[in-house]
Amino acid sequence: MSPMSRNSPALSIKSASVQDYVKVIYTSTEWQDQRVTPSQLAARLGVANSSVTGMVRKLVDLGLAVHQPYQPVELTGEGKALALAMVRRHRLIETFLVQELGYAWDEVHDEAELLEHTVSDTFVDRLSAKLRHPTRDPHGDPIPAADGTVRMPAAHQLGELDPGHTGHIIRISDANPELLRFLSTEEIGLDDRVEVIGHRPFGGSLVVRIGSADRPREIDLGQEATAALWVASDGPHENCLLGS
Amino acid sequence: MSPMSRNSPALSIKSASVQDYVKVIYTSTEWQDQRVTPSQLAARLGVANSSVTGMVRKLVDLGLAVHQPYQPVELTGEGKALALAMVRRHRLIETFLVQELGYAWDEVHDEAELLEHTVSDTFVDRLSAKLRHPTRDPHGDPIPAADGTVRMPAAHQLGELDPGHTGHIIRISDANPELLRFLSTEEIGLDDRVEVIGHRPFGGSLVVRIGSADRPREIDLGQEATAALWVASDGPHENCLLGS
DNA sequence: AAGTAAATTTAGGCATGCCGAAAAAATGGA
DNA sequence: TCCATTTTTTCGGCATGCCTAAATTTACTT
Ligand SMILES: [Mn+2]
Ligand SMILES: [Mn+2]
Ligand SMILES: [Mn+2]
Ligand SMILES: [Mn+2]
Repeated sequence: MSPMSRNSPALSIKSASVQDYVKVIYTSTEWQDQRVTPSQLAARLGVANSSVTGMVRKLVDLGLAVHQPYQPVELTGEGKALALAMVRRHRLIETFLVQELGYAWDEVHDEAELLEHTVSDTFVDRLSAKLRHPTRDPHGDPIPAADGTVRMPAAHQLGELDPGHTGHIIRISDANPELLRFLSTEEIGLDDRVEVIGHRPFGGSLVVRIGSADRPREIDLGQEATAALWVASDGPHENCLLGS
Repeated sequence: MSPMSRNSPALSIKSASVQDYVKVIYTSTEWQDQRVTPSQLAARLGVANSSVTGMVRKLVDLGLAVHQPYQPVELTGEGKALALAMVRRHRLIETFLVQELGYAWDEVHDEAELLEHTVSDTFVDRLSAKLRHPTRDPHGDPIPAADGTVRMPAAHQLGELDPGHTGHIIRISDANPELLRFLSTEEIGLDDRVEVIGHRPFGGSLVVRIGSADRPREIDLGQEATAALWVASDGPHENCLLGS
């Protein structure tokens, strides 16, 4: 009912669709630096390829993305700033849902996916303060600060590690809620200690030892699980990427 | 991204616009039983009259409203149920913003106006529980229960009362944020005791005594203020309306 | 009863964002 | 190099919900 701008100029004009596209472009290259193609965008957004073509043109017109025909899509500085603002909203809301409203970690994504477009900058600021300015969400994804600063922990997918490797789970992809529920029932969670034991033969599942020293368990994990679990290695600290 | 129904059938299909129209039709007759006309709807929704014509046809097609050409609009049972669900959402969210995020009572309306369409039934349920199932919002408007039950307090506009009348302010219309800010600076709030002293001559402002016995103040209030303040009379309890 | 003003509806149009089908371009293997 | 497959784009169309301008109906005055 009120036509006034509830949000910063960078956010206020953009539609929810624009916000989602930009956010997905950003998150697609957050943990691995493969540029994202239109068909990947279409898959992640649940729209047809032709819809992506049209919206990418719009993003370019808005100065949020750069794109050459038949090439991957990239964000401009402005686009990245918008993406970071959206990611911040999404992850703060997920954190709120878990910490304040008792949601399970597999229930928060869909709710946040809608709320992120609706809350005001004021809401986000006050929510962040109430939650004591958390720096990662329930799945271990980093929450950008209000000024767009992000600290990306150095981490590798569990499936990429060699036998003998030890570390801690510092991120679990929230792309698949079913996987999150599976991990819950297996009592696998953020910050758990993990050691790679070895592979079952012929490309089979990965055997890992999980849990603290007093109650370690050996568990077989399939390809999808080991790709979703990101591990920070023990030992000397690797350097961290500081995003703008 | 998820196409599943996050909400009850009564809510899930309806667009945010449909939800707003139905809610405004309901709230227009909440404190006074004048049926609402299309032009009143247009004014409250901030759209053109012709837009109302089109949407009212849609509401009728959806079975949410009944309407004869050139007549006021009324809700069906189904429409009222949807309206009550939306009013519940709106007022629970307003209460949350004030109690949990430290919003002032003049800041909550616009935020709630958008969030009400975005939160899930689950969110509403858990929010209500966290807030200890409040029965009225920061402005004194009743919050319908999850089953659609509402308890409307018996009250009259302050401007309608005769000199000598005493009571308590049990509702302050949140239609005008500026008025809410004015009342804040005058330290007039919900549940304040009030006594009508008299009218200034020639249709002037109303003189009232406001506040607790230890610190009563006499204040002049204009027409707009006295129309926004709803007073429950002292003395024998009047009967309350129980809505479905 | 007629005329005027207000409210309401109709008609035509626009913006957004989606779709499927078809065309065009890129890719990779033989 | 050429062909087949995949990816991307183009094209036409649809649904929603809004607008303005014009026509219609109603309400009010005289
Ligand atoms: Mn989203
Ligand atoms: Mn997450
Ligand atoms: Mn609304
Ligand atoms: Mn209110």
